[in-house]
Amino acid sequence: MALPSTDTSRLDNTLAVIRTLRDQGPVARTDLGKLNGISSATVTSISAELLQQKLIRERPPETLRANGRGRPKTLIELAPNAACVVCIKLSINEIQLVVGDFSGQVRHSEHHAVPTLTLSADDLEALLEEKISAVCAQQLNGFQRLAGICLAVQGVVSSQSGAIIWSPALSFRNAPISARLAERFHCSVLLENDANCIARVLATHPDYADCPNLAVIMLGYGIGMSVLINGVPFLGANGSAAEFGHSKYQPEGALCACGRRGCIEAYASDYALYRAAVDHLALPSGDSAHPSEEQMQALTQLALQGNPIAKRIYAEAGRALGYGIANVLALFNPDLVLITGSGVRGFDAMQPALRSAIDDALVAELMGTTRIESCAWDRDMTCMGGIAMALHATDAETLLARS
Amino acid sequence: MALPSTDTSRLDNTLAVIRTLRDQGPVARTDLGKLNGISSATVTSISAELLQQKLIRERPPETLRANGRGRPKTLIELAPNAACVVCIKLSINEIQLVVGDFSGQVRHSEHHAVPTLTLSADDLEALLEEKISAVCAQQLNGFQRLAGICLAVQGVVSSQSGAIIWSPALSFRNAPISARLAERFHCSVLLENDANCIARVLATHPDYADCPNLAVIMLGYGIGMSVLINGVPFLGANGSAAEFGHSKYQPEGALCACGRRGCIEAYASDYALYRAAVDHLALPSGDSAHPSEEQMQALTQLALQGNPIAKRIYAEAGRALGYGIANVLALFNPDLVLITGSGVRGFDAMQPALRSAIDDALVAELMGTTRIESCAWDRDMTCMGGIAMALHATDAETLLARS
DNA sequence: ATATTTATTTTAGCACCTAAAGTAAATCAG
DNA sequence: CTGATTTACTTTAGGTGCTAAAATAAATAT
Repeated sequence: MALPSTDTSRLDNTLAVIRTLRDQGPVARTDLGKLNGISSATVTSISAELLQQKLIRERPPETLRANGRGRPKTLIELAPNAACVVCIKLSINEIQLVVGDFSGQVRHSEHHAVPTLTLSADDLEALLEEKISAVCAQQLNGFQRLAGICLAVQGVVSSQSGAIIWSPALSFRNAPISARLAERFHCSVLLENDANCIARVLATHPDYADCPNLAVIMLGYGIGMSVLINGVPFLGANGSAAEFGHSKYQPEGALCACGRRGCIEAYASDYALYRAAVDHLALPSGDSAHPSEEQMQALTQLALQGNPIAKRIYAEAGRALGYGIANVLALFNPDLVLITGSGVRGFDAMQPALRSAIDDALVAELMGTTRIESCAWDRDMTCMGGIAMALHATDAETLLARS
Repeated sequence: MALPSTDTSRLDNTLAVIRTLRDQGPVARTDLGKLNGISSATVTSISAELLQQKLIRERPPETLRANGRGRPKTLIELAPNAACVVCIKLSINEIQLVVGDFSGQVRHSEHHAVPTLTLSADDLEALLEEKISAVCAQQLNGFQRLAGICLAVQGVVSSQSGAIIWSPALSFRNAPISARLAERFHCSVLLENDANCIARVLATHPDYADCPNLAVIMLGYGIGMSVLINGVPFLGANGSAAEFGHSKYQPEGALCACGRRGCIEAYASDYALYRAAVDHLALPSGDSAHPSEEQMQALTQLALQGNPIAKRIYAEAGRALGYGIANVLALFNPDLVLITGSGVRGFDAMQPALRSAIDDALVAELMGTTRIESCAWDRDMTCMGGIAMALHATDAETLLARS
């Protein structure tokens, strides 16, 4: 007689079980209960349903045992092939495709050089369709369903509307890409800022587990940021929150790629560092608008070896970054600011000026207990985060699809 | 046999009913159901409980009716005397005490001149105890219980730990005031930043109802801000988030009251405006460290009448404010930035420079659809917000106390 | 072989909620 | 004035979902 659609506790508990299994690997029913604050009777009931839906499976009992007395635990794990997701990272002149399974493991990864800046919105859509189709045809045998796609894009995106508002990798704007891919592949499509994907990965790292309020700054060709508030990415009203790279260091200051002056990015990004150095220092040759990793490493080396011009450039970048971070501390008061991205290669050269700029800018009360650290850069992190986010976003759907 | 403390739906629904009644005044049971997405059967059950606990009462049926056919609605309303809360606003050299009833109405308000900067932490506590006791003795007859106290303080406070970290009104720091008052008055004590109280009031105003992401900037002797994210104040890790006044306009810039240089407050606060003017313009005499309302109005008048020196001072303040707001837009991307506080008196004089500074600082994509508006200042708003927040925080307790 | 220990399942029962049926209290229509 | 209609509220019946406790399962320890 009653269909109380208001009570979401069963769904919540089921999702909690799935996510615990994804984060922790195989876990016994009693432990699932303890970890999620539910009774083992409920876990039995939930796992019976999931087993029947073939979303989980029981581990065969371990032959060699060393667990003391009592009935041994029966470990439960996610069925990896129950579903899969694809993450596409869209960067300047390159796209990366990664396939992840239901348990969160990466099953395939590929890179393609693509002249992204010359593409129209239709070109991009056609390209993505082609690449996703190809990867599906090759990789999806055995998988029961493509649950979702995550597009990780540098720049301003609207997750809500599924449109790329503005990206340095693209010459067009306001492209509603999600809906069209969703229609083509009959699955949900998540559009995410690349920094949010990386923050997601870092936030689950044990070193940073005690930092629910985390700001991750990505240094590279441009400068991006993701702010996690209680562990979830802060998006703002239109998805353009946390645009640290275009917050201000100096009114009327250096020219930024965005067209305005004085942005942090105009001092501390790769193109800004290279621009300040190119006329004064001997660096490997290449496209001066998009400095290569080799050129940037050479510049960093000069600074670390004591070249006064290079040192001055990195000190100014560190100072700009420091003042920018001071604003982040005053406005967001996070537990931790993590600096990463390919540009961390120059972090040591910037650090002294960065720290003294923060001290100049803020009184101790506003610094609070916030730590400021750097963290090694791994170019695969973006897609790992995208896979995790796509799975998280589609778990409820996957559950429904099997019921 | 079972005591499932996990299911909070009854409590949630009961609180939703109480809050709807507080926000909307008398409402009928059917409408409570529709407004909160629950069935009228559930509302009947909840209201029967609340009636028995004497937290609500039925309105006597209206004699003159004009509602068309059908059984007339029986309106339910909160019992105003079921509980009361006290809000104390602590500003420089003044405290205000306000008593609010369970329905959210203000029942009493008083101001006291107090040399706050000369007080020790113990003095402050003794003073608050005395004033609250006095107001309780006078005003609390008829009320069934003092449900809570809200302390609205300018500066950095930690709601979590109940300590005033740092306030321009006080000369001491890190004072754990909440716990001691809670013990003395046997009720919960909420410590809030004054800007958060004001933002709470503005957010419920119908003009701003469609702005779940709202930044409220308070101009006055100092400069504060509150950022609401999905309607709730953003506090950060230690409660020192949204310190807009000490975000940076210009490295090595003007000296701020905090001791550092280049803060927005050092350009656009009352003391900064007065400081820039005092040697060049004839203004009413008074304490130059704490300019009076009269002095500030005279200065604003000069700027609006076209005095070139005053105009230049307000233009520079507007420019600093504009660059600061540009950072707020880039980092928070709110739906609306509202500028208020006693300092809005000078908003018209600052506005042209403010708007052109924002245009200089940000590309259109980052401005997004954010509106920037000012809003009239009412010195009683802080305590209205404090009353609302204290009631909200104590509803669950009040419910328990009567069960 | 039996006791003990721990894991999982089954059972019994409670606290919710909702839809539908029942009751109450008006207005409208002749 | 009386019955039909309309709307508000209450009661009833039944379902979901959880938990504690009891029962069962499967080991180790003695």
